[in-house]
Amino acid sequence: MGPRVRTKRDAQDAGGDESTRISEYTVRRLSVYCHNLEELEADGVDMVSSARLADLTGTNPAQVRKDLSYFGNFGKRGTGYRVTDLKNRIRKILGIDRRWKVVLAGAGNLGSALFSYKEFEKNGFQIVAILDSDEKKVGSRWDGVQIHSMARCSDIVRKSGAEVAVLVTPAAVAQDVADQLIAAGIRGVLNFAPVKLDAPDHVQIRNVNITIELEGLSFALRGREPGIDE
Amino acid sequence: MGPRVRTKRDAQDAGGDESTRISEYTVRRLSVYCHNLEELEADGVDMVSSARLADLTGTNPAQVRKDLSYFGNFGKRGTGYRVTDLKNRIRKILGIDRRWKVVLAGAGNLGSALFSYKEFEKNGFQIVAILDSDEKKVGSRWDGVQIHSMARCSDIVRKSGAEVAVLVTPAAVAQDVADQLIAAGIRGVLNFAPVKLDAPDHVQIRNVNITIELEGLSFALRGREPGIDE
DNA sequence: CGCTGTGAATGTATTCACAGCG
DNA sequence: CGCTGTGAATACATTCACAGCG
Repeated sequence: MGPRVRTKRDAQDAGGDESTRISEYTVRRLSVYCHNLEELEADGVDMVSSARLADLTGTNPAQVRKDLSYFGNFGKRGTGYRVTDLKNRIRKILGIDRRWKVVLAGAGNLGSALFSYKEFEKNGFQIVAILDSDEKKVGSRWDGVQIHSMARCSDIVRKSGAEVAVLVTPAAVAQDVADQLIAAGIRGVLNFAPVKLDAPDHVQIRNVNITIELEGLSFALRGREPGIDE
Repeated sequence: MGPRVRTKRDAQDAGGDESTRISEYTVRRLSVYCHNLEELEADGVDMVSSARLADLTGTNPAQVRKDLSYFGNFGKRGTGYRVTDLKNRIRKILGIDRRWKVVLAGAGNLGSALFSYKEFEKNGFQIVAILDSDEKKVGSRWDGVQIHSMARCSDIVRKSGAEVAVLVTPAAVAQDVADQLIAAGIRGVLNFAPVKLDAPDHVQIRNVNITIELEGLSFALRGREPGIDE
């Protein structure tokens, strides 16, 4: 029903099924607009122009207007956008006007940190189950949420009703775990393991690769001398 | 000396100073090629074609060749690329043929998880100091690395020789901490706080925003019904 | 031959610039 | 007037297609 994300893969797809395809860049920016609108709302601001929003989010006014125009005419000419209204509309567009149940696959350091990361809960992503293949961890609870054996993956995913997984296993087992999650009905995976996951078309994969980001910094910095202000 | 990353901001810059500008997309892919070359090397493979590398990394052969061609002619026609040689050249291009010293700003859950994240060390990014403004944490050590007061930021950064910071503070203080790090001479920041950081042009900022990634999944999934295989 | 390296062609994202409404 | 919404123009990234070397 809603528009689909356009990915590289879509270009090769045979059947176009949805109306307008929305680029991943637009979707990312919508998240950013939304976050800033929440801040404006908290500050009691009730109207905002594309210029102001662009300024806050680090883009330009035409970009803001174009991004929004894919989904409807939300603004008033001469005045701008109503903050609360726009925020709510974007939340609906992004599908975050409801709660998402999330299963955390991997109860290591990073898993633990993400479990207690407040932003998840705050944005409606609720971790309802934890999986780990280390039997020594199985049975303990984090803040009331039990750690289950990876062997029970299918069971746990179905019973919990989770549709999204956060994958924080070692790289070596990431594909295997992803396969199990997908077989259990998971439709979206946020992957922190530094490997490319293969998945069927109906499953969405997002990667967060910290090493790649650091190497990007390294590239940008390399060859430049450290500051001369010493 | 090395090529620079092209960013949106560069488009507005007055002075073009470097030869060819390399897109951020290319740099990201170089990281991925490099990682896969390391695996091929470990498997004892010594030649690889652009087609094979494309297949492994999820891109296409022309893209691989074009990415590499920005930096020189590394391949042999009719044969492909020598794995070890290409890996070393990419490492040099990315500036990861040496160690980078990193300061970790923020000793909370996420900071702790990143501190013990093996991939950092494995890729030559060494955390040499930890900063936190919570005086209760100051003085303790993680695996031999001491946690210092944020108040001593400038001192610690200079003495440690770190050029890169990983910022994992609460959003509310992120800009303030970034300003201090930059004033202390940090030239690259990997920012995990969900705020847009303002920084001078000579400082590189990379953002990792977990919420944005989850919202991207939400958007892609929203409106589709859960699998009909129940 | 087989594969690289690369201009030219295509596809996509961003920005411009202005008509049109409140 | 001021600002939105948007077609047209531009900038950029990817892919094609082939000349040319080992």
